[in-house]
Amino acid sequence: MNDNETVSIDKIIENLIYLHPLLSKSLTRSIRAKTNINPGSLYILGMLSKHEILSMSEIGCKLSIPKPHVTAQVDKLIAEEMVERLFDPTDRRIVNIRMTEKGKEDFKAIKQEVSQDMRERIEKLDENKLKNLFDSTQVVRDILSDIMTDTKMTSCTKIQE
Amino acid sequence: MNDNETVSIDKIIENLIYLHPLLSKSLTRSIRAKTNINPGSLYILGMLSKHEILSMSEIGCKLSIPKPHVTAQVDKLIAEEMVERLFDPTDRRIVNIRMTEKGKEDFKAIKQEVSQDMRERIEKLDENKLKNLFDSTQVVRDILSDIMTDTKMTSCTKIQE
DNA sequence: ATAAATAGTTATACTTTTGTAACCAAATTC
DNA sequence: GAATTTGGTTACAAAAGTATAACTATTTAT
Repeated sequence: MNDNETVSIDKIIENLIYLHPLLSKSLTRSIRAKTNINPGSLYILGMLSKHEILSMSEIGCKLSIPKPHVTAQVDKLIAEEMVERLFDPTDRRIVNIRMTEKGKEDFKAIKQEVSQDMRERIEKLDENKLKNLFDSTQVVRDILSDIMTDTKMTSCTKIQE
Repeated sequence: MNDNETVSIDKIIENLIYLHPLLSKSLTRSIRAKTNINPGSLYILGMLSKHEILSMSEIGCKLSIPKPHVTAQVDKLIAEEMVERLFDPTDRRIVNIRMTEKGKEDFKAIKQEVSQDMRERIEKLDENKLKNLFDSTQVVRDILSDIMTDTKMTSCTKIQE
């Protein structure tokens, strides 16, 4: 690792630390204001919309949510009929979670609601910046998603320990 | 606004919603584990390291933190001697906040600590991805930072209302 | 000069999130 | 088949963040 790389990584970290509250506030704020589900539940839905089916542990791992909290969050989502439990026939301890059709619809509507303010701001960007932002969020998302989960190694148990 | 744009914006929003918990967890988790300051305070430091001097209101606006919470957070940072109050001679109601030298040093060390895990993961990326991630975080950061603050319009008061 | 607006603080109640320990049921290991 | 591990739940305590109202001090508007 040479100096050049070190500097880059530092800058990346700095960007991410700076970026986080920008997202955090604009998203969680309107989630609270406009929906009856809490931010944590929405993030679980986000994960499920990308991965289809996840076990309780996997959810906790991917989002680094403590296990008891996963149970609580998922219970709420089940109460809203947005997700459902699927018992795994090969291992009856495992509880798999999947979005229901209602969940998918609701999630779509919630995303729309929650992002209204941000959407209006993004809409004002010129085509160039828009394209740029799209590509960049894609890259950040994919790379971070890739490196921040441990599914390959110890199937997430390391994070939970 | 044509369909093409709409789709892009939707995708951008989706990426950001997906991205947020990834950052959130990996950052706030180690903040809690490794430092004695809370995440909110760290984000204030992040803002101050970029903008040098901010009034209480500006901090609240840029991070969408309710005013009373800004007071509380800044109080903690002052107790740690990481920031200082500067009274504005032109308007004695305004309290400007600036990082102290100690604050800058501490912040640097904290960033290092907090990002240790993420840093290790990022280091494993090949040069191409690293460059890509760097550029992309820069773009997302700049564009979002630009559109998510209202400094130009109503000097932030709109968000606070 | 008085009234209204603004910047910030104090107090308080509440929600969300985190952390820990104890526990059950099922699977695995020996 | 007894002991251990694993996936998940329950219960509880504590930290962090949010929301609101009431208040002081200062500035601006009329």
